[in-house]
Amino acid sequence: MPELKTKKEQIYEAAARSFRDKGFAATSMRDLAREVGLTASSLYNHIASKEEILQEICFRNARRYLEELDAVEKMTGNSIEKVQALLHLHIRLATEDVTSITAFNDEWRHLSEPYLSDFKQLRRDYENRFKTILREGMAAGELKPLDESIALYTLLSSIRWLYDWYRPGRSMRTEVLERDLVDMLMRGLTLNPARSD
Amino acid sequence: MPELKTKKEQIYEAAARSFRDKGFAATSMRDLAREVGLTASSLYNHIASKEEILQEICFRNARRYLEELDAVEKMTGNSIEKVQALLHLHIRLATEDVTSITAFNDEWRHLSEPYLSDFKQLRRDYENRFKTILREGMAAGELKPLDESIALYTLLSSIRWLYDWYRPGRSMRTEVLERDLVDMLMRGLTLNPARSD
DNA sequence: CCTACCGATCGGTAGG
DNA sequence: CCTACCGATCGGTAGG
Repeated sequence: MPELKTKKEQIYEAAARSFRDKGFAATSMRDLAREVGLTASSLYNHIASKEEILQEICFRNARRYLEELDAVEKMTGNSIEKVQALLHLHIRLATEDVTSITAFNDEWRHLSEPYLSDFKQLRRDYENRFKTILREGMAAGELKPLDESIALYTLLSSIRWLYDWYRPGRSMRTEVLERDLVDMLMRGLTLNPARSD
Repeated sequence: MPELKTKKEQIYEAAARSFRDKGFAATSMRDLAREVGLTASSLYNHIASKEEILQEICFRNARRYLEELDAVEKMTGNSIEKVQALLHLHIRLATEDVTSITAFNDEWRHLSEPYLSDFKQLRRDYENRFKTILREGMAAGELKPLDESIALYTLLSSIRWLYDWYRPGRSMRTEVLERDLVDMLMRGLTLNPARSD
């Protein structure tokens, strides 16, 4: 008799929303319990601690981003197409899944050791592999020769406004958003103006 | 017998650093007191409450950004030059002053009413006036016709990585950083590739 | 500027 | 899954 969403999943989702809206530290277990229809103490039949929720959200998403990066690395195509694919990935995850944002943005800071160091390592791996794609593109003359770090962090953070601005069903269509945003970023990166379609 | 920095200023600066590093909610008055060499209760001889510190930081910086925007609006020059000037302003404030970041990014969320609404109104004013500059540039054929909101938020958030990455005196020179970053962003925005120098 | 202390709330547990 | 409760810590105050 499986339910569509387990209570555990409901707790993770409510937590992710609250972490995004108020931050990890300002989210109390009592508020969280109320949102899923339990008392605070009953939460602990589903999860071990407040931080375990954060750990699960952070590492689940880290794995997800790394898997998608695997796929992009194996893609046939030049660096421009690979960078474009990664931008689409980030935009899609940011608009579709609140948990990804919590992991990628600020809340991972509240992990305790050794999880904090582990997460930072995964993040560094991701960044280095993304930078490699940028570097190869610059070497091949496909991308403008910029400082790799500046280019990478600017791309990644330029998408961050989506998480507190974009809400599904609002005025803007996701396809328009994705096209304009990727187009704008790719133009800043490529040697000659290139449309993304 | 005036000191170089009043205790009040020292408290604001330590608080801004802690708000940036750990967030408003995870910053305790006892930690903050230790950093400025006082007991927690002695802080209250200088400030009225924890939130008053946040209010002061947020509104001081809102005023500052709005004043600089005034100056840019009065500038002679086309829209491209005005947008460039605003990007330089944001980069400079992000790299020079930690308090500006706290205000502009997430921590203003922790303001209580009516301060929260007041702050959001100032922010909305700033964004609308920035959008007007973008709109005029697009109408004049100087900027690529994009959705104004996408363009604005992408520009503003693309700079956000500076606050947890950039530290003065690190490998990269501020001038190189500023040149590459503004160049990359302006290329994404202008009809024809334009160098910023 | 400090000591002593407040009520409230926190994450989490015992026991059923 | 709940009631009852814990020790710790929170922002802040009284009084000197």
